[in-house]
Amino acid sequence: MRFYNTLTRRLEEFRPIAEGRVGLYTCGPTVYDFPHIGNYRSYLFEDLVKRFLAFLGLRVTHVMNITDIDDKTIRKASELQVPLAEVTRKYIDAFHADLRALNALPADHYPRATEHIAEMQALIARLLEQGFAYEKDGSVYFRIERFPEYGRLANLDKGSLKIGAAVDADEYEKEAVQDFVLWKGKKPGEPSWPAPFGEGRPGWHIECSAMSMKYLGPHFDIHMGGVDNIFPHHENEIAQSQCANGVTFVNYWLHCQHLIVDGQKMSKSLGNFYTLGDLLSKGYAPMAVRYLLISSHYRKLLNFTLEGLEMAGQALARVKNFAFSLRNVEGEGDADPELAAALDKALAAFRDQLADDFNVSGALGAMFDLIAEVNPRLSALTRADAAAALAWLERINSVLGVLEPDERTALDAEIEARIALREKARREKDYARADEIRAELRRQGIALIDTPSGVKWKRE
RNA sequence: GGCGGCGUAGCCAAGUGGUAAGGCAGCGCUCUGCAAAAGCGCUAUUCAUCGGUUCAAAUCCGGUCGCCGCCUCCA
Repeated sequence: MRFYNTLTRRLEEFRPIAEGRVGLYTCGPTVYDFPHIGNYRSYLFEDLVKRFLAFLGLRVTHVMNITDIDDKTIRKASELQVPLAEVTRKYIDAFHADLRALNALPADHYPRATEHIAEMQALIARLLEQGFAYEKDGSVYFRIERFPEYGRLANLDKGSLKIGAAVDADEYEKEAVQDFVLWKGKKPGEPSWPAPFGEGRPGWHIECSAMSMKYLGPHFDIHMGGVDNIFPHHENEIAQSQCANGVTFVNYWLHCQHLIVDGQKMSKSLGNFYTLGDLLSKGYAPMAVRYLLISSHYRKLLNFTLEGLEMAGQALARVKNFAFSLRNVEGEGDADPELAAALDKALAAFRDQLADDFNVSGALGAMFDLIAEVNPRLSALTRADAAAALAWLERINSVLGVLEPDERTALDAEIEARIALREKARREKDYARADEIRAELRRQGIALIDTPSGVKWKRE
């Protein structure tokens, strides 16, 4: 498989450092508020990459950090007059709940910044010892002059970095304006930790260097994040990590493009700012959100609209209907080798599309082609055929993650009873009564499908 | 000022040299008590635009128009 490496600005064949294994680090949330759907575009793309690596038989170790100490979390806690941990706990829980709703597979580790202060301090101490960092008025800064490769990831020339806006109240005494803070000296009213270089708290960038190193080692395979992370965050991570360890930090950098909403950058003032909760409360299904967010190419701007979300829901319904039809196949007999061959071919096409820089649109095309090929033959399929096709769909869905298991619950008996009543009404040609029962069930999210072999039902 | 991206049917979206995938929506028909689902058929001589290279271009090169991102906290 190959994909676009931000570092080299080229499509590259992926070769893991260790045969059959992948170390994956993805920048997680800063937990000061509910994440918005733009955040989830990135997280779901990361989930797709992870699922596809697993699909190819690779064993992935996935680390996603949680930034629970920074300017914004501190500000929020101070505004609400509650302890920092209370604020971060709330949004960490919300984040995990959203990820579950969106069917993202959990990471192996979710390290929190506040639980890795010692590791960050040790890293800063090493940078100080080697002269890559310096102390100034209780804070510690990284000296970018000491890292000639600085700017390579972002394709920026060190000398041409626009200066001025970067100077904020925190960072007044730096040797060079472009130098970035590793450790912020204590300020009144802010959480702080004692350190050899003075009491204070970590800067943002050092967190990811320290935690990725701890869980994945000094050199690992893939680092992901949103495009906004390229500069300065990831650039700074490279500088810190490579200067401290003297080895290449990451082999492949993968960045997900942002989404816009109704053609404009999402912002609260424009009223086009959505959290997952906003969409669910409007009645949209989380799987439709997932489908939409993963369905277009990750390096292209995605224009999110409610109309697009509805279309995604409809497209997904086509896949669900296919699965539904397969589950209701009742033909007896042997499996058709031609069908098996078609399934193999379609799966290979699906895989090839994803292996080419994660072309999800192309992969979906391969899936729908197969569905269109099998649908006309549904009535001629045997149970063995249907089982093969369902196994195929399950394999596809192990990557896409857009289908939920067909859940049958205790309510089933009641539903079956209602259906029996409707059947009785139909036999008596009391269609008004029959339609009334169907409409009632519909309101409960149960759709009825009359087929030659009886009534089938499903949840919508 | 520097770096970079995008413009394909009503909508979404693949395709980066060999003659326009796929999805949604729409229309007609089949099936059905009616629906739903499914099926069949129809729906871009054309890829912002102008010019060039080539036997061949949506794909390569150049110009023009339009839209957007980053260089600063941000997925």
